[in-house]
Amino acid sequence: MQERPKRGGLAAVAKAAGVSPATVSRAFNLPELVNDAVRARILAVAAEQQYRPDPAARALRSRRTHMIGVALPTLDYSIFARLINRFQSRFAEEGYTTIILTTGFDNRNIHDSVQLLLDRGAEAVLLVGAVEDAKVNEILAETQVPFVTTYSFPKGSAVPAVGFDNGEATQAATEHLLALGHRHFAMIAGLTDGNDRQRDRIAAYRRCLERAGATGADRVVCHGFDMAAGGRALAEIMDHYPDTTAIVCNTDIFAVGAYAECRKRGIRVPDDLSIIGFDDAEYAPLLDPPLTTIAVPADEMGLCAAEALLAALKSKAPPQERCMDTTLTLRGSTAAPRHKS
Amino acid sequence: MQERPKRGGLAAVAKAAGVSPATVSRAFNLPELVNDAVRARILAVAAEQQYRPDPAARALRSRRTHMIGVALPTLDYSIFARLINRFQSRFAEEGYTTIILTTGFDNRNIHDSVQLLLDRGAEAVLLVGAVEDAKVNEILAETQVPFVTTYSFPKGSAVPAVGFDNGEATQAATEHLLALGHRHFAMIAGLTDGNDRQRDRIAAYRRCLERAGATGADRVVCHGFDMAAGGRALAEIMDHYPDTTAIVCNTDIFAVGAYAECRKRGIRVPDDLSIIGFDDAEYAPLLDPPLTTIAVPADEMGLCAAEALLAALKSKAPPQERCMDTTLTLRGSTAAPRHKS
DNA sequence: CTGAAAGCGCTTACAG
DNA sequence: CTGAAAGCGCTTACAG
Repeated sequence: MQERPKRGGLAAVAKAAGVSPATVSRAFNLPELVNDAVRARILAVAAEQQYRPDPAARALRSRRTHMIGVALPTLDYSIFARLINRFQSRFAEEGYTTIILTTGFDNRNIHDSVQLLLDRGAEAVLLVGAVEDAKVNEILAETQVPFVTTYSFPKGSAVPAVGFDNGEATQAATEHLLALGHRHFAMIAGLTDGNDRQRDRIAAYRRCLERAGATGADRVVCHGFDMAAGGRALAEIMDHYPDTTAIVCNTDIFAVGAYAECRKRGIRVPDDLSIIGFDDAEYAPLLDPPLTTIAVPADEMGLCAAEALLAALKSKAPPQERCMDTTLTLRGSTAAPRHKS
Repeated sequence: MQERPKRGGLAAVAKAAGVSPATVSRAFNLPELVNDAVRARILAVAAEQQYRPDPAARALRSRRTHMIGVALPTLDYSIFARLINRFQSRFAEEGYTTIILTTGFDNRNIHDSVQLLLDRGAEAVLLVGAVEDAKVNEILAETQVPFVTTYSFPKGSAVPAVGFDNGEATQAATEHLLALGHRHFAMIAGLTDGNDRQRDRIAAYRRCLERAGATGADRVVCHGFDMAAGGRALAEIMDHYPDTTAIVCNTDIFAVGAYAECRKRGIRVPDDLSIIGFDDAEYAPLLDPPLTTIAVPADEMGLCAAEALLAALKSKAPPQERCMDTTLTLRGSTAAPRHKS
C-alpha cells in the first residue's frame, strides 16, 4: 500500500515534530531564532507532510499579503509584457505574487483599478505614466503603500518614477530627421487624454520643428492605439499633407500600420517617406525596411521598478526614483528626403 | 475642517449601524436574508466609512480566496495576452482576481508553477496545452480545484479542454498549399518537448504530405520561439532544401522572421516561396504580402474557459469541454508554385 | 430576520 | 531558544 503523506496544517507539523506551533512558525519565518537541530526536524516533518502555510491565515495575522499590484494600459503591447515579466519574476524571487490589471491608456480614470489592487491587499503598486486621477492622489496621500510609476518621468509627481524622458527621446528622433534635411513632418500619436507620454512626445516634436522652422507641428494625428490606427493615420496625413517627407510614430505598432498603408499607396520608405518608431519592438529590425526607432529599456525598468519597491517595502522610505536612457536606433526607414522643398 | 470618513472594519460598521457584525456580513454576502431597511442602513454606513472587507480574513474564514490561477507559456505572444485579457475580465465581473505565471513552452515541468498557484489559494486553474507533467497529474487527482486547458484539445486528457484541434488546423493549411500545386514543403516549428500543439501540427503536416506523396515530411526545423528563430529556420531550410516552395509556420511570429530572411536572400513571397502562418496576429494582414494564416478564436477561448471554470466552481462538477473552430484565412502569401517540379 | 459565540490557521508579543 | 495565549477580521452554524 502506497504510504501517502497526510496533509495537515501547522499544528499537525508541530505535533509530529514534538514542538509548539510557535516554533514551527519561527522555523520558517525567523529561522535564526530556532535551534538548528530542532529546525531541521521541523523542516523534515513539514516536507513529509507537504505542509503549505495558508496565505490567508498568514496575511490576516501578520498583516502582510505578499501581493504586489500592477495597473497597466494593456498586455497587448509586448513592451509592457516584457516589462511586467521582469518585474514579476523579481518579486517572485522574494516570495511575492503579482496581480495585474489592465486599464487602458487614459490615466484619468484608474481610481477603481488602484482601489481594487489595494482592496486585494497589494503591498506595493506599479503604474504606467503620470497619475492624473485626483482620486488616486487622495489614496496616495492616505496610504502607506509604496507606489512607483514607469515608462515616463514626470517632474514633481506624487508618484516616484522609474522611467525615462519621453520628450528627450522624441527630440532625438525628430532632430535626426531634421539633420537629414527633412522640412515637412507629421506625427502619428496616441490619445493625449490622461497620457503624459503622448503629450511629452508631441510637445518635444513641436518644439523641435518650431525651433528649426520646419512644417508639421500641427500635423499630429491619432486614430487609436493599434496597428490599423497607424494605417488610418498615415492615410489621413498623406491625404491632407502630401508634402510630408518624415513621420514620427509614437509606437512601432503605428509604424507597422503606416508601412502597410504606404505599400498600398505606392509610397516608398524611406525614398519617399522616412518613418521612425518608438519602443524597438521585436519586429522593428525585421520590417522592410528595418525600422529606425527608439529603444526603450523595458527589462531594466521592470527590474529596477521592482527593486525600488522592494527597498521601499523594507525601509519604509519612499521608493527611489530613476531616470533611464533611451537609444535612438538607426535602421533603414529613415533617409534624406529626395526632393528638398 | 474637512470631515473625513474614518475607516474601520466590519465591527465599526456594525456599531455605527446598530446591528451585529453577523448582520453586516450578511448584508453583503447574503442580502436576501436581511431586512431591506436594515440592509440599506448598513450599506450607507459602510459607504460612508469606506468599509473594505479584508480579503485575508474572508478567505481564512470562508475558505474561499476568490483567486484564479493561470499558467501561460509567455505573455509575449499577443495571442495569449488576448486570451488572458478576456479570461481575466470575465472573472473580474464575478469578483475574482486572476494571478498569472509564465512557464515557457515546455509542459513537462509546470509542476512548481501549478503548485504555487494552488499554494496561493487558486480556486480554479487555467493551463495552455496538454499537461505532460506526471507530478501535475498527481496534484490533479488529489485536488478538488477545477482545471481547464486551452489552445489544444487533447483526447482523453485528465484536464478538460476549451481549445481547438491543432492537427486539423495545420491540415487545412497544408492541404491548401497542396491544392495550389506545391510538392516541396518545409515547416518552421517550435520545440516539441512538452508541447502537444507543436506535435499535433507537425504530425498533421507529415500526414498530409505523405498522403499526397509530396516532399518535406522530414523538413521540420526549429530554432526557438521568437521572430529571429523564424529567420534562422528559413535560412536553414533554403540552405539545405533549396527546392522548397512552400513553408508552413507554426506561428505568425516565425513568419515575420522568415519574411525578413526571404528579403535578405532575394526570395520573393509568394512568387518563389509560399508562406503560411498560425494564429492570425494583428500584423498578419499588414505584412508584405499579407500573410495567409490560421485564425484562432483567442477571445472566445478566454471567455469560454472562464465560463467553464465558473460553472464548475458553482456546480462542483468537472468543467465542460469545448472544441472550437479555426479559420484558414487566405491572403497574399500563398500562391501556386512558379516552377512545377 | 437577527445575534452571540466559535473559530478559520496562522504570528507575535510576552514570559521564561 | 521555546511555549502558552491572544487575536488578526471576518463568516457561519446555531439558537431564537
